[in-house]
Amino acid sequence: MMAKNKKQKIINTATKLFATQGFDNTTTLQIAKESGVTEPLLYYHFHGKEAIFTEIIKNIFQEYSSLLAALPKKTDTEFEKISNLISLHIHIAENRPDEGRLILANCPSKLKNDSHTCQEIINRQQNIIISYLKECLEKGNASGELDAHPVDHLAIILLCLINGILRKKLLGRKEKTAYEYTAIEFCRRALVKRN
Amino acid sequence: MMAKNKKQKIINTATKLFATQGFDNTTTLQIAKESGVTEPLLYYHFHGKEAIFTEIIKNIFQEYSSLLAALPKKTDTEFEKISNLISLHIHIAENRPDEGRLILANCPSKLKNDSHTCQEIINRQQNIIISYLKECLEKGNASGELDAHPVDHLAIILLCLINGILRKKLLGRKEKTAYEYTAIEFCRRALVKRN
Amino acid sequence: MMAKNKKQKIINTATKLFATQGFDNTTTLQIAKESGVTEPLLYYHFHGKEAIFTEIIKNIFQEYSSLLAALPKKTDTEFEKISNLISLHIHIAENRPDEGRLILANCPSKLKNDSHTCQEIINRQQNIIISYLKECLEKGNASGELDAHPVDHLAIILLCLINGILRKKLLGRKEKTAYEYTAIEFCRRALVKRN
Amino acid sequence: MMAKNKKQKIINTATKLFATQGFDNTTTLQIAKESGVTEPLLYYHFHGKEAIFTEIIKNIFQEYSSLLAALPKKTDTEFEKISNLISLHIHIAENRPDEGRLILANCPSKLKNDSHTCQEIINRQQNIIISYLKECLEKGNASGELDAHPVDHLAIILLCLINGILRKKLLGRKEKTAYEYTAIEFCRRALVKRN
DNA sequence: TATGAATGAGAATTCATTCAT
DNA sequence: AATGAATGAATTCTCATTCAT
Repeated sequence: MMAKNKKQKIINTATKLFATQGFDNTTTLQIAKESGVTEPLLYYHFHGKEAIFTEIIKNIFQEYSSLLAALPKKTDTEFEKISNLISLHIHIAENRPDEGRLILANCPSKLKNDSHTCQEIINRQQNIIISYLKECLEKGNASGELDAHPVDHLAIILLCLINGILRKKLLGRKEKTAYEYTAIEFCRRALVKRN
Repeated sequence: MMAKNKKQKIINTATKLFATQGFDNTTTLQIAKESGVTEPLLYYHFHGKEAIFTEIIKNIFQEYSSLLAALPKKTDTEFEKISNLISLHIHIAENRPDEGRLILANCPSKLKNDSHTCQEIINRQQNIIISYLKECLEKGNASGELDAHPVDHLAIILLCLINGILRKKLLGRKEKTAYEYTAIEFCRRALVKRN
Repeated sequence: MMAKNKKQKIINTATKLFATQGFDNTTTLQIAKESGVTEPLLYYHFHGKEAIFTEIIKNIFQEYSSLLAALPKKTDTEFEKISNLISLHIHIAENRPDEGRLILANCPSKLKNDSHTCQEIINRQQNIIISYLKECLEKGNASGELDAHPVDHLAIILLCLINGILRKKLLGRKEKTAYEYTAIEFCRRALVKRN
Repeated sequence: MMAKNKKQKIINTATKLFATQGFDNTTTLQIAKESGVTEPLLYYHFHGKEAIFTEIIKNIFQEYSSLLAALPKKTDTEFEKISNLISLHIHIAENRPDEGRLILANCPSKLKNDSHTCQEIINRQQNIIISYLKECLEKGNASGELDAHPVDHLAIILLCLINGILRKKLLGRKEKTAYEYTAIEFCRRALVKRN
């Protein structure tokens, strides 16, 4: 039906606007107009402006979780898993820039409110990645593939690197250099055991 | 005099508020009240809310530039320079969190406007760091100390890592683990030539 | 049928809501939800929110008229008729509080509009009571039972007393004292001829 | 200054509008326009629409309290005090109709919220009158002037009568008959001891 | 009879900014 | 240098009502 259409249109429009202008700088009227609906319809489909934001965040992280879950469980080396994680994020930054920008642009200030869904979701997500990385590092260390110590520090550092690249790709203007390969080699040299 | 006092008070208050709540979420009334002055005085000292923001940004980068300029020009190794840069940023995150948060919280959305002072300043700054890093890497490569290729990609990657750490330290809740040393070692392993 | 059921449910719900929250403070959505129907059904059964209100008012006064008409025509004394009228109103206040409250809560402001049904109906009703009282007083005076002068003033005063008691019973919080008997004795002393 | 002027003008306008249309039916824009100011000024002087209402209620009851306090403490008879109370209320109804109507029109629905200032103030006031009346009746009974039993029931009944008259005078259309004298005589006959 | 979707009109409130002093 | 008073322009949100089915 039309209904589903319009609700989705609102979400898409709001995502783009929140991403480019920020939550506070985007008015409900603007969302409505650019969605081709009237303002009250926003309130028919959602509880309010905040609710639209929350719904978007939930969607983003649901999708993100699927992508994480779809990463290959079996790989020749543990480092390949790390490499896959980096590639995935670069892929996301390139293919779903709106979603990434939305998080970057809005979550800092939303985070001040501890109980905000945004906060909660982001924390959960970061923990998932940290766990993922720690497992790789530990297994790699155990098998003699890697020489990564201490594991928990390095997991954080890899997370920071990924986030930093994400941020640069998302906020930077028309990044032309493709440093993905270099980034992975950079990590490989730092982590893989020298013989 | 009182005047200087009050103007500075306004800037300090605004910095804290912009950092914690975001620019859009901070009202001129709030700035005035928490500064112990009235709103019209804001307009006596500054051209408007945006002008206060711009002034703060300028101050931040001026200070930041001084810190960069104060980094030792002569070091035993090139890697030491890189290590110094990382340390400096961690130091900034720990000692001037407000300023860092202000940038993180507001610049993404301010960046949509290309001509914004904020944008301009940030770009200039990032270029300075890129140059700094490239110079280190090139010299290190030339002297045989480092094995870093390609230089321009790696400069970006190091910048991303620094930014990622900064972001984590600024937005994370009471970070207890001190992974500074590990971060530097991580980079050293990745960059320094193996014999 | 279901239909009658639902229409009646709407009226009951609306009565309770208008009584407790006031007409303006009650939304059609609230009426619909608490009636277990959807808003458009309200518009199928009634012309609009005002029409629901008018219907309720009409019902209330129809019922009220029946009660008045059912008062005994033949009594030993004229004062007994007055006493019956007082008792009737106290009975109404105790047994049909919603209806009474609805009038008290909404009619004042509805009265600003002279042509409003509410106004019309209330006026008619008050005139009926005034007539009832005047007849009692006149007959009582004629027969020597009462000593009530001037009749038209006293009719108004008795009406005011009844209204006052009604209002107190309806708006007061859980009235415990039963002053009905005292109220009647009060009037008896004031009206019945002393021998 | 102008300031005091405008704030007072807002209160006066709001009083009239709340009295004639009810709180919910009066918009802030209407108050502003009829006060000759702009809407934001309402919010400069008051916390919001409710705050205007509360302020008005407070003023009304303060004034009302002064009038009550100004009633003669020394009178020839106790009944005279009761008579004075009735006269005072009729006087108020005739000279300050707006204030009275405001209470009648709005308090029923405001009363649903127990904690509302309105509720609190009205209760306090009714208690003052009840006490006043009980004291008169008790003293009169003791001195043999009155024959009023039971005192607490009669106090309530007198209060109801006063309220009923007030309501009639305030809501009725251009009451022409002056039944004040009859009302007092009515009470006198009911209360004063027959010899 | 019944409803999901949709809206025009307007409501309360906020805010950056200015004016008169 | 400083302020109390004031406002134009928005902003989020609500509500009675209607339409298509």
